[in-house]
Amino acid sequence: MTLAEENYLKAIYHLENQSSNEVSTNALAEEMQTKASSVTDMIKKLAEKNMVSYIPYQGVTLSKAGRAHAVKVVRKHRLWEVFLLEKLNFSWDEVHDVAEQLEHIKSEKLTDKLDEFLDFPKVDPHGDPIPDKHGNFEEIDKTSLTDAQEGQSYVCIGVHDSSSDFLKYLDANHISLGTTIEIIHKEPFDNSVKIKFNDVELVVSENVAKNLFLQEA
Amino acid sequence: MTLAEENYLKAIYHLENQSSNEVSTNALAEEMQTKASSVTDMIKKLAEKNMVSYIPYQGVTLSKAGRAHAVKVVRKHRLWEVFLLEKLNFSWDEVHDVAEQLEHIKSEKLTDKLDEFLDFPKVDPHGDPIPDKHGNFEEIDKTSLTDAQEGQSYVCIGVHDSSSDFLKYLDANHISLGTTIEIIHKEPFDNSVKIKFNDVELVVSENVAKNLFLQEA
DNA sequence: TTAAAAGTTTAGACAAAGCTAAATAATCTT
DNA sequence: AAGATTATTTAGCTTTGTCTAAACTTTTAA
Repeated sequence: MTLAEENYLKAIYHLENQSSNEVSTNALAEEMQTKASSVTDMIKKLAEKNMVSYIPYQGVTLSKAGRAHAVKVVRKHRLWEVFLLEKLNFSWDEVHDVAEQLEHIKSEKLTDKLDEFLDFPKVDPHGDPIPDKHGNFEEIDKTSLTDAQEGQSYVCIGVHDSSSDFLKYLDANHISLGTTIEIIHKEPFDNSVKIKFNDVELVVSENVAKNLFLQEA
Repeated sequence: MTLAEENYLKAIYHLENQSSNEVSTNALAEEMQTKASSVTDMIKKLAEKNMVSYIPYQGVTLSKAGRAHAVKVVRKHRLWEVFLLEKLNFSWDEVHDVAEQLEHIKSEKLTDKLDEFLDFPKVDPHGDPIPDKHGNFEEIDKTSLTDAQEGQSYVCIGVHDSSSDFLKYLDANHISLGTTIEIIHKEPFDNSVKIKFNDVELVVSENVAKNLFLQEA
């Protein structure tokens, strides 16, 4: 698997998890920041290698082998994120880009030793689960802040958008994973939400609310 | 700098350090395990980018910028080797191949944080010096075992050949960096050397002797 | 000091991964 | 159910890094 192939597998994997349908050429092109024609070419190559099954005009789905490979890349990505944050003191908005490079290092021994060195972490700095050596992981039960109930308390357990901008926004407002928040008011007009944590009240936009994952406290 | 370009710079750097002349196309091809014609093509590209100076038929030398870049790659390689050995418990014959991949990760922050995490090591697991953030390092004063004097004692401080086979040979014979050895006898017939360390005597071939670096004890 | 050998470069191809423009299929609209 | 729109694929080209075979320099040695 080349670097480009691995990135496609990862992108297909992410899109499959988001909508459970076949992944369309255009959706993949959007995700990969490339052109639909390039996607078609690559999909054909991946189909040749039995990493995806592909019917022209009908989209693409990962094969067993393709999904297994994608999960390995995801495992590496998330382990490196933990390493960067916990051992090298990167901030959580900085880890993603470097992990994008490190996830392609080929050495099963390295991955497993790193896992051990980090004490077998279960989630990465954005709250996403880390597959174990065999590709198994627990899907985390999460509610978006938009779906939270007024009056109820929750713990922040993850983010949907792990862009640097969003994470910096959370940092600036002192929200991190583990923070307990209470839903004070949901404003129907603009879907903003007033929350309270550490005795401070804060109104967050719908956009922020959509991207923050919670678990009932 | 692409991955291939970086590997060429590194190879030129190593060859320059070995013989101080211009690096010939064939020598580079040998080092890179490729064909002379491929080397010519790449050299031209590196010359375009002012990373090397190149006169056809006369070989190639690194420019300031080229050398600086090569040193950065070497720094990363050696830091990762220390990480793999000290933090992840790789053995010294396993670190090289993985470091070959890790040395191309682009993030100055990562490199410098890693350096700090490892407590600014001065040498890698094979005794080679690690350049600091600014590219500076001390050349280590080393004698090959072939040049050692009978009756004299030395400390092992490095290896020339860091192939897995050679390092496994040393491991099997309990020779590691820091081991103090005494030269018992140099055999002129085949240039083998009888050494003694930890109260054990051992005869090593010329090939081994050439690849073991010492410092007077 | 010239011919052979050795070393190097050029010319022309190829595979990977991308692009644009054109063609084709699927879907939506009325 | 046909035309329009949207989605997808194909065709042909580009760049990077490699290769083989042929041509050309440089060195060596008679």
